[in-house]
Amino acid sequence: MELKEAKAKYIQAWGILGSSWGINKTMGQVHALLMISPEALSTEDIMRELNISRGNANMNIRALIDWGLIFKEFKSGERREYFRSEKDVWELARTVAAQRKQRELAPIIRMLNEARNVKGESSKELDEFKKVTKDLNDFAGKATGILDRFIRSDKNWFTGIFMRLIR
Amino acid sequence: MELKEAKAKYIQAWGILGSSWGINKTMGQVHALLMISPEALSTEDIMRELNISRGNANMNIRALIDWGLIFKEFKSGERREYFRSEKDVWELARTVAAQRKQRELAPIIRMLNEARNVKGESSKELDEFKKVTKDLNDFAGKATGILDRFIRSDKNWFTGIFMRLIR
DNA sequence: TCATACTTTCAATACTTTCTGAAAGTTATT
DNA sequence: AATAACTTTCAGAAAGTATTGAAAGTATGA
Repeated sequence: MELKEAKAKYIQAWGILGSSWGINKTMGQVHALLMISPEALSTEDIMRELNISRGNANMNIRALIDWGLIFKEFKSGERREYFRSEKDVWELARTVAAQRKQRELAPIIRMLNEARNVKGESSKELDEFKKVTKDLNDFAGKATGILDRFIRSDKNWFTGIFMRLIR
Repeated sequence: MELKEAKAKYIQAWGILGSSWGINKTMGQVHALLMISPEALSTEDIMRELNISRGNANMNIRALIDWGLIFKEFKSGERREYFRSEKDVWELARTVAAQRKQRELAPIIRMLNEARNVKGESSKELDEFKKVTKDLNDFAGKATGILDRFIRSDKNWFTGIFMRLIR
């Protein structure tokens, strides 16, 4: 396979992966493009490579910066802005986990917790509700605990403890 | 809070959570409804409780069965089909993990692996590409390893090893 | 201050997904 | 075989999301 072909494949795959996980296709593609590029790229470069409009490119670049996945870079003597991505996959995973936790998981878990605060005399329905929601909360508590630890951790924790897990 | 209100809140939260993770809102809501119901429910029941059309109810019930998250149940003397959900959160998480791995992760990882099979003489671009895709694959390998272990595991593994992780 | 080189915004449009309701299909019962 | 009780399908409506391209905005420097 040629580099050009391989790149295209990689960018496409990243786009699909993104769209099935709530990040949109273009955003995934822009990110992939920057991941595999040794140089920082400008908006123009991105537009050209991915065949997308200026508005679209701009929007998704902003969003990626917002997520903390890519960074602006200035080249001296140049007016144009360039963008570069974080290349450490470990760092990337931590950033995404932290963001999603903040944006999506936390508010929902709060909501589920509130729902548990239900009053009334015991009945089959109430008991079932309490049981299910309690289980769910315990689980969510454990899961977010792991997630937190993951977010705060360093590379070593992963390769250390997790490697033991998968052996 | 009253049970009715708490239920509504719970169902809504599950719907939102679903829609931000690639499962649609109604599907999440149907699932939530069945989770907290002590009795199996019929299509009619679900339509009424969630205010959705017959077609929509049917579609999402099928999809949930397909995912292995809910089951048909027959009541003797009744013609109508009833549905019940898996209530063990642990089991639920494992089922979802297994499904998503099969449906989404596996094909993409295959695709990314293929992209790594690139030929050509060494250049800055090629080197960068190889480096990034290698890192990514290592990471994906570890992650799917953990996922596999999780899918195959029993409750004990989680409460045992994972509890140690979060302490 | 003006021209230039860019970046950002936004209304219109295209595209995708979800939902509805009616019609068609299926199975059990008389 | 006819009816009744239910389930499934499907075409079109509605809702939601992404994309474009042009216009507006901003900074640079002659």
